[in-house]
Amino acid sequence: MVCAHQVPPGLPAAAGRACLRPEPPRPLRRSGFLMQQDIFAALRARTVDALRGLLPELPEDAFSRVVVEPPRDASHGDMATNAAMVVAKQAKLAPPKLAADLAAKLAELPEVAEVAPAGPGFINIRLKPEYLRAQLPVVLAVGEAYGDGAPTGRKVNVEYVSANPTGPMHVGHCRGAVVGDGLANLLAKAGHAVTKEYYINDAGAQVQALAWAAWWRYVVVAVRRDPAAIKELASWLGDLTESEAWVVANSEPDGGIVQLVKERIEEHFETKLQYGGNYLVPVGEALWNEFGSSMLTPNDSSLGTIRSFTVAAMMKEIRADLAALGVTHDVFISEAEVVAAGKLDEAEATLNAKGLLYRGILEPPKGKTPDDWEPREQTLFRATQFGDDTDRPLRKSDGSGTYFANDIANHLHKIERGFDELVHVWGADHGGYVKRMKAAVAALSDNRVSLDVVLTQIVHVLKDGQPVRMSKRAGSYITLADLIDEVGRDAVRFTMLTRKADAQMEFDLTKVVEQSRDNPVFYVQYAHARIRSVLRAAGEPAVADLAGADLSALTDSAEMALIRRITTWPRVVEGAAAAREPHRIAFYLNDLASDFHMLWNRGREDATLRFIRPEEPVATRARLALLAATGAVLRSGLQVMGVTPVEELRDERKGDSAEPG
RNA sequence: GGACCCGUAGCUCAGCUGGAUAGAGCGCUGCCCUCCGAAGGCAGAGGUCGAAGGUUCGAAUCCUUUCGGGUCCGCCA
Repeated sequence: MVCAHQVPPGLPAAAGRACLRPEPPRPLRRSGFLMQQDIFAALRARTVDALRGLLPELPEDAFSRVVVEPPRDASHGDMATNAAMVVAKQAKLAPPKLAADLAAKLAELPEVAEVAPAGPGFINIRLKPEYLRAQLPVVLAVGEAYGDGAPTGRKVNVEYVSANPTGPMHVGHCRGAVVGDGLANLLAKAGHAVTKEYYINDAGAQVQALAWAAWWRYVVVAVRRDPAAIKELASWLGDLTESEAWVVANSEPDGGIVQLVKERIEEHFETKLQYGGNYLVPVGEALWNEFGSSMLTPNDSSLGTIRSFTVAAMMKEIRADLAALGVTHDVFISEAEVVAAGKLDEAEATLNAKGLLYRGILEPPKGKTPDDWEPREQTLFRATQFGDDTDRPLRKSDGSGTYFANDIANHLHKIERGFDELVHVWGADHGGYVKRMKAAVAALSDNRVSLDVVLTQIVHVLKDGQPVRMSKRAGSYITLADLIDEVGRDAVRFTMLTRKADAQMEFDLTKVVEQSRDNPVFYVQYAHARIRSVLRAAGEPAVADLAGADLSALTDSAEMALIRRITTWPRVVEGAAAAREPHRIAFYLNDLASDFHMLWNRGREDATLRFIRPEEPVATRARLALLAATGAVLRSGLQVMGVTPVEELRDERKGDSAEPG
């Protein structure tokens, strides 16, 4: 599931190993250094060890705030730590004094070249270049598995998309799909056992309305295919006015009776027939082919059949759309089945046993009172005990379950399946729903299971800087399939992850296919293509061979900068996963690509820095090792994002030169 | 009335859960192709981090207040 991309042809087969769930990173020794994936974590451990030696009387938790990170300003060195500052108070020492002592200790470490206390108690660390270079074989050894966290043993359920099965997916769903899939991949890479889940809302009134709409499409087909259908429909219509009777009596196929049926359905719902889109036309056909004229007089049972038939048809389309996006869920959960399995009753009994349910009347919402407000007694859940603003209804006044109640059932089901963490990706319009759901999960699991909700903001689709209207009524409705057709799957996925989820974003159909620096999709792909180009030109050296290369020729500042960037990948993964922010991966890849392009251009200015120099085989081999490692990290990140790394860029700008401007 | 999210360069956005002189792209100015992909790169200019208080060694980041923008607020999901 995390292996959405293919191993590019031409890469050694060994690179494909990343698609297996990697083994926990095992320290190995090479070049005299202990090899670990995250050198920042390694140095942090060293730092805390040193602190313990200096301050044996301090409790272990005194060190919890110690951070070893890349300094903002590269001139300060390779790493910086706040260690002296964060423990100084508890140690009753002045930070600069402690920093000086700690610095002396750190200077003895084999990895470290130079240590300098600075400012209010920072310690800047300069690593030995050979230690940094020694990370390249680590990367080459594990390939795209570089950055994988050690297995955490945590079972995490990520639920996303969950579009109502009432029509094809549109761009609004797309962001949630991409963010959810990227987040799930990210959490898996960080070491969690992830289940990707889709919750099918197939139990509500909207689905019922969908069934009626599908039935109407079926009627249209029936009248055309079977002359006797009109008579049977007339009996379903019941009491007819004189003019209606005339319409029925004189109805031709496609004639007025179809409209009469529509009006009657709309009366039934006191609204317009929903889901008027053409996508239900094939469903009407299929219903006719499947059931013939037997559905002409709908009742609860036959309508139930139509409903599940229609939902199945919609889900088939949705799954096809998701597949086109490269999104695959492990589990599809049906709301109706969860309820049918008794989870709603079970959840209610559980909450009741905890004394968290009562009969009561809610206050009307202030400021904006609905016209038809009346106080009504309902079954309420004490959400306020878990941080919500008000208690929440579980049952409607007619006794049936609210959506919230069904969702509680769904979450109980998840908890029973043994998940430790639940993660949802919702549209921001569901933001008001987060607190009550957290409250419910806390109540049902006695605070054992956490619920995190990532909200995604609206996407404004633009073309050439002009907004594209997405009104169903106007018919210019952009489906997900249209979007993928227009700009391609990789562009959709990457672009959707170049913004924090909870920030509105503009998606310009023109820009995301533009091949230039300001299109990060292209920029990162370009870096990968260039790397592959060099490796092809160098005759595809084996990764295992490069891993054994003498790297001492890598001395240029641009080469070292690229190595440093590579070494931060594990902590980027860890941080992004902890924050539930997959967009950080996109930004990291952009930075990594930038470091690479910079190095590339150094070779243009200074021929001695070119990657392939036949007269210097040792330096060439070292540089190819650096490139192979960079490529592996690029692929590692693209894999999380679900974007295919390309071998080469095709020139798709054909015709551009013919156009003026 | 209340809840949640967002205010950072002219524009679009990052800012690694409290660190040092706040960053990137676009746009603007000036440079770099005898070359493994110039579809790139370098340099310059551009900021009271919406505002005001507070917490502490230290705040764009945390707290309070306030001003703008968005989303939502009992029987829709």
